[in-house]
Amino acid sequence: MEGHRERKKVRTRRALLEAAVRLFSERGYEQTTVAEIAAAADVAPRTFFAYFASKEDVIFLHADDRGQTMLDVIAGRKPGEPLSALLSRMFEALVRSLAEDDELDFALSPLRARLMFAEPALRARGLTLMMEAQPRVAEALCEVYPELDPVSAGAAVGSFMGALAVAGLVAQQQGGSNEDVLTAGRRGIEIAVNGLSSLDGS
Amino acid sequence: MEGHRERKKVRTRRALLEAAVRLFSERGYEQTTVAEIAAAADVAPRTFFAYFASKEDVIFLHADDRGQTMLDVIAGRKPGEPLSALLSRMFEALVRSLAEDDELDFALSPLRARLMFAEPALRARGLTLMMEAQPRVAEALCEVYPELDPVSAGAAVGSFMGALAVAGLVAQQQGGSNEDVLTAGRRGIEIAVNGLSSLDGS
DNA sequence: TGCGAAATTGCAATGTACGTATAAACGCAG
DNA sequence: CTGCGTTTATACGTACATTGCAATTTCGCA
Repeated sequence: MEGHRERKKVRTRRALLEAAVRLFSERGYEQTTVAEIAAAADVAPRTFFAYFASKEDVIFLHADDRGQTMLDVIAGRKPGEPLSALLSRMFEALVRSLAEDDELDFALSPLRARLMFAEPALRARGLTLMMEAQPRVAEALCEVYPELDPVSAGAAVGSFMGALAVAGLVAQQQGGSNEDVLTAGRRGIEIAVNGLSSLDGS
Repeated sequence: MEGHRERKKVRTRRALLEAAVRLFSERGYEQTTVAEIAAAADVAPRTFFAYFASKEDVIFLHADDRGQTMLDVIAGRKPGEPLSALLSRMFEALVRSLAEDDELDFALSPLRARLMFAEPALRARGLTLMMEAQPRVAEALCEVYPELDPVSAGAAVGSFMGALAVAGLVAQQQGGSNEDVLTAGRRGIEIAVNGLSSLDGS
């Protein structure tokens, strides 16, 4: 990890990352071109693609990590731990991994999180990634809960993630802060765990 | 609605639609260019965008209808009908509306459905559209269930749709028939209604 | 210092999407 | 049936993301 070369690479990566998030926040995602990001980071436009596979990748670079976080929590099921408890633990682990996140970043994680919810193109990408991850998560669940059939596991994961996501989305669209979104996510999980019938006592 | 003009427009639209679905099926979505679709329909490339806002729109033209179906079911809440019952009714209405679908199309609905599942780009788009519709559905729920707060409504919709979608997706990925997918969807709803804690009794 | 590997860059090409202006087709009144 | 206004189709041009390829620069190290 030593060497001028490595340090320079890291610096360039950070410069691109910072420039991108700043520009996205200032003028919006669609209104920012890769050329502008490169210019702000003082590299050639072509170089951007040496660091990020696409414009979206600047934001979703760590998406895999969060999937891995979920798989890790599942693999670490405590003896006899019920499904609902495990999933709640999974949510907290996700929040924690989101809060840390930064390896290359610094104070721009909150900005990034806001962008993910606020920009339609990025939101779409995030939801898609989430969806694609769910069958894998369901499969992992099946392994630690042998009595669970695949379809039920999928339903459980989908119900959990869907409640979480849409509750958060609604909170965000109502102008809530990041904290509000988080609280909404917890509320969503609570409802998913207790079941929609728990809302019937209208 | 009479006139040479209108008929020609409809014919061109169908020609583009048919050409697009056929080419997508033959060579794949990404491997087909708008220029090729236009050529196959014997119009200028630019004309394609006079009929469809984007390449994806060829496939997702009726996406709005299904959202409307959901809103209609909600608006028609029977007196005192509990949330969980309404949502179950919504699912059946969705299945029905999916089976009908065609207005401008003809026998290409099955092809279109297959493409939506098979092509990653289109699958992503479909999931995204579903997600984007959910806040509106949640809002509609709030109107007929005044005691429901927006976040809880969002959680309910998300839990419902998520369970449905992922259960179906898992069934589909396991090579299930359309019938199997449908059954899985029903199972997903059941789990969402009863809550994830109902799976705890492992 | 100088060689080889790695990083950076420039250039061209492809493809989606959109704006604009021009030409063609149409419907209708006179 | 002829000319006019409207709608449609088309050609041309632009912006931008993305990729391949080749030239070039920079770096690490002998």
